[in-house]
Amino acid sequence: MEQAQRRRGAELEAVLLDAAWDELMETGYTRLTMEAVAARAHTGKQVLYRRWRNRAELVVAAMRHRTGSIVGNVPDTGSLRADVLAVLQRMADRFETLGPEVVHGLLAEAPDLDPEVYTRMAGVMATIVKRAAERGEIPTADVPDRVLTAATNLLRHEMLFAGEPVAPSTLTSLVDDVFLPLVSGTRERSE
Amino acid sequence: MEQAQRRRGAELEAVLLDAAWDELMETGYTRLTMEAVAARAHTGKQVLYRRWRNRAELVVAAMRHRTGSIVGNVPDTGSLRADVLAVLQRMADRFETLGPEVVHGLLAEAPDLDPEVYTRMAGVMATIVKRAAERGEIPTADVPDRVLTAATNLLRHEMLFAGEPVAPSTLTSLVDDVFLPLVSGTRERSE
DNA sequence: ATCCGTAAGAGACGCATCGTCTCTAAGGAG
DNA sequence: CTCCTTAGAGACGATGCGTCTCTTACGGAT
Repeated sequence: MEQAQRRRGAELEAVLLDAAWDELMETGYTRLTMEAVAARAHTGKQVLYRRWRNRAELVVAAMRHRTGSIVGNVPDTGSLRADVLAVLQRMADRFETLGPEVVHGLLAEAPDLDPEVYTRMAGVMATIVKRAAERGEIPTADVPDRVLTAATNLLRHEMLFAGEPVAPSTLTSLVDDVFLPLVSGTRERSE
Repeated sequence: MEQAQRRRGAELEAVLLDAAWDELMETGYTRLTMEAVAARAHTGKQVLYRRWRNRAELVVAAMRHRTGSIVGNVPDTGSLRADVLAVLQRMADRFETLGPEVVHGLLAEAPDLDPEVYTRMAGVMATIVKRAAERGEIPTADVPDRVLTAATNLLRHEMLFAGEPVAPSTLTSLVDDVFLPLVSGTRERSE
């Protein structure tokens, strides 16, 4: 017998998500088709459509299944600079495995899904800055959101537009030329 | 007679690009089809494919035809803050007429076309900063590229990710919380 | 242990659109 | 006036979507 037995529940779901992920890595996002994923998982399209309404949802689910929550633990190295660099490095690594094509595709077809991550990133940065202020590294933790998210947003922008993988110097430049000056400068917030 | 005479050359091209633009405004990017554009221009698809290889090229051409060069004249109001705000405002306006769906779609299907604009923006900002330094508004015009492009890149990021039209307060926040502190802070560039 | 309902596995279906190909005839170049 | 390019129109095969249908495995309820 070819097919020993039918898969069900969580077991089946894992197979489907793995198939989607493999297909994503091999063919990219735009050329990923539901039929190819179904075929790779040795099942029918209906099994996919029963769980996810479209390609975008399936792919997002596959990404989550593969790499887990994106904003897991907040780095805490004891140095503000190192903490921020660690966050940026993590973003860059993640982007590296996906590639620009996948991100562009997802942004176009599932624009409502990414903002979530993008918002939560502010929380991570807030924690890092708060710790740095408590250590006395910077004058205050009272930093505008705009500044908190500046480095991560600029990195995201860079990854979306630059055709090439992110250079290590980009990360240090973001921290040293933009982020640190902004949070460490003695700034009175004008009312 | 329905069709008085055949269009040719530049005349025909203009009709095609106008049709593409109208279609873009009405149905958006992803739902824009070559057949619809051809039909609207009262011609066949081959006429389109003879000039542009695909949807992305056609749409980009239509945008250029409609709105001309993107980085035209550099604002020169006499105030650094007002100059930068003017640049950001112009970006926001342009984005407003297109809408996020079009930009996302283009980014996904024609990722090589936008970097051009994105690079030239640095030149505009460099000019503005240079003038401000000559007026004595800021200590030096020797500002890293990273800083020069920070405001425009952050705005672009915002437009891509925020689901909503850009609030006026976003522009002022970018200038007052990020850009001006970066260029006006007395910074020694550490070697 | 048996029954039954849910859902897996498989594929056909209609639809939309792509990009190519074909055909006729218009109209500018010579 | 003739010829050659190409506009205008539509047919075509291929692809993939999302839905529907059908059979049958399996696991929970009795």
